[in-house]
Amino acid sequence: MTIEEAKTTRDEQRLRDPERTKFEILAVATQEFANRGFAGARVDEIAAKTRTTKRMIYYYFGSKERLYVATLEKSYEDIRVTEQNVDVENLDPVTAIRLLAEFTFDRHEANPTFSRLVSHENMQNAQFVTAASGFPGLERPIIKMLEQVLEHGRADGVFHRDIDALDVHMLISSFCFFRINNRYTFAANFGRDPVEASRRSIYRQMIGDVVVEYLTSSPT
Amino acid sequence: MTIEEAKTTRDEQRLRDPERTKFEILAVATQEFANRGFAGARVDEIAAKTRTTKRMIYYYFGSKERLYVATLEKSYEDIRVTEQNVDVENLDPVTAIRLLAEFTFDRHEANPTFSRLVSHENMQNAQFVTAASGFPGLERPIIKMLEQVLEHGRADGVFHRDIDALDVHMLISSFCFFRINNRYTFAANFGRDPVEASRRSIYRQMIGDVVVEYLTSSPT
DNA sequence: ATTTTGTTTAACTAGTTGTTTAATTATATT
DNA sequence: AATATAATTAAACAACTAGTTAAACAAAAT
Repeated sequence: MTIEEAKTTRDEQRLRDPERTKFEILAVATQEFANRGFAGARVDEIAAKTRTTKRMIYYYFGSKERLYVATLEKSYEDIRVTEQNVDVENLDPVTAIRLLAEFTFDRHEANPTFSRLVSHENMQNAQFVTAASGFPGLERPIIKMLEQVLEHGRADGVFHRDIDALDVHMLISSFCFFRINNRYTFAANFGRDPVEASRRSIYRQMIGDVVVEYLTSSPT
Repeated sequence: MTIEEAKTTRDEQRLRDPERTKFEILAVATQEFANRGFAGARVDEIAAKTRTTKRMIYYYFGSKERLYVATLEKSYEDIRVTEQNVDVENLDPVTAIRLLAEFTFDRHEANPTFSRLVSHENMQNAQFVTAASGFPGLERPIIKMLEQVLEHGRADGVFHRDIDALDVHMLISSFCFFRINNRYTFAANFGRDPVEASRRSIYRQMIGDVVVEYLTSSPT
């Protein structure tokens, strides 16, 4: 169910639809929190952008803070599910690591909202991500897959760097994240929008090349 | 003059010191805007953390917005000045590019405040960086130096990638920026704080290796 | 028919917050 | 020393905010 579906299906069959109501609140809240942060978002504004009322937010989520945590948890869960659909089992390590880099690249481009939520969390020292549970971390499929590919590549003698999955993930994510999240200042400062469609394939290949060359080269 | 100096020198010699007052307001405002963003920062709070009063902010800066733009301009100017002290003129390209990567790495670690300001600007679509002038972009020394080193490296036949200074800068900055700015969620998610002192040299060398291996390798 | 669950309307209440008015005092100028 | 200018302080304003809840009502479920 998308937000649009949720909005249009209203009133056609059921006057009441708690699942739909909850879903729409969560979807709108995610956008608002991603754009303005926890403190900057307004419960009034979130309610106004749904087909329900402010009272419903409190009926289902209890408080602004609990709504915020719910959007974080939902967003993390969505990422986890997306990652679960990737399969690099039967690929050679070099092809596999490039595919994982490109997957992360695409994921960032397809879901800037998540990156914005994460960015806001960091601006407030990740106080809610740290406090609440329910965030997949080390259990994330991407980490597991990176671990397997790295092990495979080292066993095959094609990867020579002493680096683990978390640091490879940081290398890949940092590039993808920066391109999306810092596009505005980068464009303002340097006159080049890194998210411009015509440059997309350049950067997609670039992060793949960067990771492959780094892992396959030898430490001096 | 540091903030501490500005605070302690008060009242010892001069009861009035417009330069000191302006400086302290700007320094405190930079911290507040970096931590809370333009909308999140409070003029009251900024004033409370200085030795002056709220009225002085309006006396010298006119409005919250003009104060914010002043902090942005000052921060960008500080970066420019820092970059001016780097010299890679007489180094071979590989050594030079590694040194530039490490310089950027160190700069991010030494000045997290600037990265936070930039991050907040991006969360609001860089509306103030875009609107105001006075931000060095393409004129930044780091870009000029990268251009020279890349040209030199290609002339020498050691760099084989078709990539310009802006994209190399993005590759380097993204890693350094992410490590600092996303440390909180990264630590919360994966149990590893990338800014932990003991790992510093690993990452510092890593970004150098990444850039060198990428530039010196050949496109397939 | 009755209970439970979902929804709407509206109010509250305590506080916020950028900005300005006006008075005061230190320093510079003549 | 007298005057003018620049720096500083204290206090108020005024419109608005914003998360939360009370109370009543209506649709589904039992």
